[in-house]
Amino acid sequence: MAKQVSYTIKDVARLAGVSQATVSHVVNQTRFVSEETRHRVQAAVVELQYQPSAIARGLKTKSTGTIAITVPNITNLFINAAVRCIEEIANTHGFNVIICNTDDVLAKEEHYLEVLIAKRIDGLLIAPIGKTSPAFEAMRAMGIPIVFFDRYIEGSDLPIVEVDNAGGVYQAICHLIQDGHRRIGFLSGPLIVSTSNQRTAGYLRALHEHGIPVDPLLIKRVASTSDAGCRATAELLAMPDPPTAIFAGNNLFTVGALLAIKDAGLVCPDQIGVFGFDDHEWAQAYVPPLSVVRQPVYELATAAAELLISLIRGTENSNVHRILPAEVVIRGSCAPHHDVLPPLPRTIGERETIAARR
Amino acid sequence: MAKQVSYTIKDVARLAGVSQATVSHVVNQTRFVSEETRHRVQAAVVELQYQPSAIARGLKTKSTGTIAITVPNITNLFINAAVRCIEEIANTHGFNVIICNTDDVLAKEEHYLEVLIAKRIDGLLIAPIGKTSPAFEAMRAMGIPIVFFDRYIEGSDLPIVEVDNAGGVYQAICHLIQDGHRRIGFLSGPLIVSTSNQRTAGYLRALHEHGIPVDPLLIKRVASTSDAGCRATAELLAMPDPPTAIFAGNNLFTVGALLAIKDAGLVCPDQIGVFGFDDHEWAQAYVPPLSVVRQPVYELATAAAELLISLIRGTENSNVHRILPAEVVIRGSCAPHHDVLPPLPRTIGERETIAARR
DNA sequence: CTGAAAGCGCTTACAG
DNA sequence: CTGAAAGCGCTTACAG
Repeated sequence: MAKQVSYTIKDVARLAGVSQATVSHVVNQTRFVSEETRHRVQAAVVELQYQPSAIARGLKTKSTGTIAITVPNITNLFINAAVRCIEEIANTHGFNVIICNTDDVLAKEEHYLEVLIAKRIDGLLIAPIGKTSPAFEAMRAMGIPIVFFDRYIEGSDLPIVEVDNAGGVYQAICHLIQDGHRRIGFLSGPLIVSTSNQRTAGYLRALHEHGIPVDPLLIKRVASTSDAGCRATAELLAMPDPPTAIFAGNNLFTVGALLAIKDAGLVCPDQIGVFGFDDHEWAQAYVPPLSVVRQPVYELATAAAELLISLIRGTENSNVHRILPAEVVIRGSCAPHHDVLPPLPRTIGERETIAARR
Repeated sequence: MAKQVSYTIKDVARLAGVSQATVSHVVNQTRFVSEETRHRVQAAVVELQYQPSAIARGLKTKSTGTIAITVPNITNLFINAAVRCIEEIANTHGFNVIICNTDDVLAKEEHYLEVLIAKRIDGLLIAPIGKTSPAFEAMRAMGIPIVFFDRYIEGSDLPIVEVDNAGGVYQAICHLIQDGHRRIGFLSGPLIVSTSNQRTAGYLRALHEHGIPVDPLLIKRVASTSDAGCRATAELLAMPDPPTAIFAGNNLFTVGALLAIKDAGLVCPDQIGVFGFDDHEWAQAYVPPLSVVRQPVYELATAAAELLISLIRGTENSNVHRILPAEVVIRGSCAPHHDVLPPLPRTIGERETIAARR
């Protein structure tokens, strides 16, 4: 099967007996063409099954109609919901999206960035690992619009659309503390990732405000995969003085934790509380239904995609830093701990803080 | 911030005092260049931060280094696991992947195909809805390599990599029947989709072979979303003579069914059995762990991606039709029905059939 | 109302 | 060992 190329604008022009310019203009509806010649051109187009080349067009116009998004892993439920939404928005604005899974490894991220530069994408949505790189700086220098999605690189002066991670986790941990938990395991991703950093900060702040000493052994800092979350949870459960509840820093950790708990023969919430990060249908359908801090995925994705597109269109300037609120959803997976301590009376400072976040 | 273009090969050539051809050859390592001029060129490249344009290159070489995959919805756990795998393989072979969510609507699929033709992708992986279209035929006519992934279009003579859907469902339904279930609800996607068709066939065959009359009211044919699966399950549960078990035809239906069961205040498996399609960690972590027919996602994705790439490279011919086996995984969500009928003795015909599938 | 022609940024025979 | 030049398939001032 020989690679059968399609006809070009020149072929259409010849068949219709007009110039290439005229063909271009009828195809793109970019200047008036008399009805008669227009019809001739259209006939030639269908006869030859003319398929205009976006790549030739792109070389001339310097735009490719494609954007890219780099994400840690499309298998993450939060990420794929977001990508789904971004793809839809991009599509309605005439953009395709190239998807790049970095697995949170810097070399992969940089390699993708190089390729994307060569491909001359119109814009980039990036959930970065957290460090800049020559390719990243090159992209900036070329003036390709970039927006940080969900995560950001410290010190890069670029638009950001993110979530109040610290606030969300803070509220969740406060809830667990109110329920009598004192030893709370915390599953976190690498600190180089801004979200992991922020979530950890929320955890620490809640503990400090309640005067609960932090036990470093309760904080597991591992790669953001369910396997790692499972192993880390197993280690927590095997401690001589194990936690009575576990906060899982993302949905991958949450399944991992649940798996480890099942392996250990424990039942949630009677023997161990679980609080997840990220809401989704499996969390709701779980038995018991999972308490969770919910990110506004669609708002986040929509805001980021629309911002990028308006940047590409030159419609908006780039001094945007949006922080969307996270919401705590209390369900059945984190009932009060058995040997329940008397609930701490809320301090005045804490009450104010919580009120301020609403 | 003015759109600051990058330098071109011409600039580099001038700075290095050589021809464009030489620059091209050192950048691409495509012919010998003396050490001295090579160094001069390399110095010019870094000084100007030269970023070769893949789109100009593509215009000349007629290849873009990008493939596309159209899928119903990247939010589906089976799909995103597959896409993840495909993206990884494509990447190691130097291809980027454009992702297209069709939502199983023909107009979206066709629109994407048109755009992808214009973009001159090097190849297409398609999980088609099930009908051909002018754009699809145009793509074929242009000789762009296409492979059907997971689903196919009836009558299109193109390579296919799919799963033995009918066989998998058949085994699952047989298992439920052995466990005493006689009224088995079946959640299916639209019949235009080849996999829905095959899975329904497996269900029907199992019933027929056991002499169980099929009640059409037990078969729900709805869009492949968790919402639709939830509603359909609610309807099944509200029947005067409701099913004692439900087979969910994909992972979206499975969560949907679980949600409806929870809404109805029923507990699985004591009051209703659930058998899912697609295996994943949430199915394993669920309480009870879900019985499921497992698709070999990675094998499927790998086979499809590698086939497409070898087609692009002209390495392989296109008469491939691979059918990978599906596997039944029995866990806790489909215990024997309460008012248990005596297990049917297996018929000889059935024994043979099952043996033949191994 | 339409056309001739330059040019986008590369690659690649062809030539020496 | 390297260069001059054509050409990939479009768009778009410029001109009439």
